[in-house]
Amino acid sequence: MNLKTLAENLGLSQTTVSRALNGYPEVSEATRQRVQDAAVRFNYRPNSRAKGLATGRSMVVAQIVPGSSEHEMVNPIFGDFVGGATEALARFGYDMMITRVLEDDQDKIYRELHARGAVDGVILQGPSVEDARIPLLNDIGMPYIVHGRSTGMTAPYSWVDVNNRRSFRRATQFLTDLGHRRIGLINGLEYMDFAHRRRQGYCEALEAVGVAEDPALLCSADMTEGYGYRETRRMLALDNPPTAILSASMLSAIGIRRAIQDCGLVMGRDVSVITHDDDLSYLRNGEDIPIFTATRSSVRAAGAILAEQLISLIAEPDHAPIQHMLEAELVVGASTGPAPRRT
Amino acid sequence: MNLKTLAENLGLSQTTVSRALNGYPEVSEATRQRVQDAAVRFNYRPNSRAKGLATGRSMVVAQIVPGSSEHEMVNPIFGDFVGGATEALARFGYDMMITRVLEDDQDKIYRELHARGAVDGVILQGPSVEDARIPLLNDIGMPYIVHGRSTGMTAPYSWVDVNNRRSFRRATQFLTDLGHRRIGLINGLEYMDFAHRRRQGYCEALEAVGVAEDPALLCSADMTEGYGYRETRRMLALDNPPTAILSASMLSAIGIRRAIQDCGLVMGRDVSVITHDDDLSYLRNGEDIPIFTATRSSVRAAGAILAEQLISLIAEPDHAPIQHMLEAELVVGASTGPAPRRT
DNA sequence: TTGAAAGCGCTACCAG
DNA sequence: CTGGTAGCGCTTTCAA
Repeated sequence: MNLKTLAENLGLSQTTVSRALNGYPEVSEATRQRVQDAAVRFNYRPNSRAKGLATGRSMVVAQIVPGSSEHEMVNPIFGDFVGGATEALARFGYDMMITRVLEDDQDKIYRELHARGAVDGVILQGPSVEDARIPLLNDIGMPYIVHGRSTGMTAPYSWVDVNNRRSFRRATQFLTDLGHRRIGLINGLEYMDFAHRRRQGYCEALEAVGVAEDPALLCSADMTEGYGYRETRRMLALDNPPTAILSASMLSAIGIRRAIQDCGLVMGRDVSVITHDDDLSYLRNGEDIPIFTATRSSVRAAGAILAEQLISLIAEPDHAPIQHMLEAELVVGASTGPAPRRT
Repeated sequence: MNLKTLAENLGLSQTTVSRALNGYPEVSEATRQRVQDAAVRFNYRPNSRAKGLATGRSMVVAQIVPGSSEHEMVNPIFGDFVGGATEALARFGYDMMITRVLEDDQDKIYRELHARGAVDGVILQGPSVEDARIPLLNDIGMPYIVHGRSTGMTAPYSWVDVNNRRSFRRATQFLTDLGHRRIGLINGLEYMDFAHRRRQGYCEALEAVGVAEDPALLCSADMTEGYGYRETRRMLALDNPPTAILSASMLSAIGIRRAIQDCGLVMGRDVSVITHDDDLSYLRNGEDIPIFTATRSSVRAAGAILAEQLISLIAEPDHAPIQHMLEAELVVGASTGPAPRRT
């Protein structure tokens, strides 16, 4: 069923039917009612492509996920983010498209996406420090919003980010307040902006108590379970091992927990661990480990916020750049946490 | 830059330019070369919507993710699956769209997706036992492929699935061979087909050694970390606790590990655990816990397989239903595993 | 308040 | 081998 046959069935012109369906005011209420009823009855849906061709808009937003041959990893919270964004977009009539772009042909793909008119705007994931995609998108002139920021970027750009630096400063400070001085940081890849900022926050907090950073307590890589495991074992085998560990992800935290256990130590007694975590409910009672809440629901919410901001950028082409900071929650268990066992 | 202006620039008709670009044989090589060069020079890309309108195909495949208000969870491997599918689709010129559909308005959304002509086919995620979406899609007549199967479905349908029943039968048998008789199953929601099949496999293996299933050792829910934790603690507090636990997910496995630790027990000595897991590299040496490999790379591969199968269904409308079974690997650590401590 | 008609950018049929 | 032209299904002037 298309507009034409619907109009014929109603004995009206395509114009009138189109207007009635799209809420134009110059249609009589009686006609509109009649048209809407018929549309429902015939299960009519306007063809997206035809509509897009006529209006010049695709009503599609792409989510661009960087990928390289070395770092195939997809963040496990990706699904939650997409879920939140998809729902928000759907409320405004937008569809969501996923594009995975390999590092080498970024330029090509972005320009193509725009030239093809396939999307009205994009969400940029996983920005690196001085991310080249930002000036590229500015150049192309396609609406976009960055999930995260890009240190060193001079050009203005729109972003929504979690305050990673502050989060890690607070988490580290939480540990130094308890007396910890040997604190390990199992960080993500530090060319990624979020990891870069986390490290900054960590270093600031150490500096505040006059502790110099120790390279042996720092590491940076793809945040896998095995990575968390290996680095934790390595650190715990040091002559002067850490009394606390800061983990950058849920996944590496699994490895950290196993490593601690395999060393015959008890987490929360021998080694404090602060990590991003999800389901807090079972940790609230008598648990002495503070956790960052990068919960599924907060990630979903972030997805929705980005989607909404992007839509406003699409609607108003010369909207001022959006800068939206989200604060992560630091949840601390009931007990105060352990004193460091070794100093 | 559109076809018209490109053609004008070349002093050719749109027809010829279109043919040259789309590889039609009736164009002279010289012309084709000239056209292709110009296309590159002007950075010309055909408009997706116009092309779609003209050809009647959208070159878009949707991935439909079920969601309900109760079960907001998105599987953490979702991102990997999407990554694999997206790349495979891109090789064939398809884009990937994500649609999250809430339970109540499934019918509406699927019909709309089809009527709008927004997509050429869909990938169905998370089928339940007797999933109503399958007959619906058959009825609508849209090409689709199910990731998983649907027990009780009489109508023929295309699917790609992991052999969950066999995997869990083998895993359980692995434990019974070691002498375990009290084996807990921390399962996903059993209206989901994969969880249903896993339970079947588990029960079959128990039956083979004459053990009746004990409701106290079975549970079924959304596979969160907290769920794994709570159920493990509950089971370990039984008068006759399990000596081994089978976990259905990476996430719940985290909770299981913590619970075992919190009970003052050692995993792999006091309690054996078999779980789906990701990064095996650090578990291979001296590890006494067998694991299923639902690795990131195998999930990516599955995504690619589904995408390719769907494309062949789209290309050949009356292709026979596809039935493609994937076997999960069972990796066993170097040591043979513990004997049960309590029987 | 309604309708006719001209596109949107492309493909594909039919002539030449 | 090349070109004219009629759509694909919709929106959007411009007239009535």
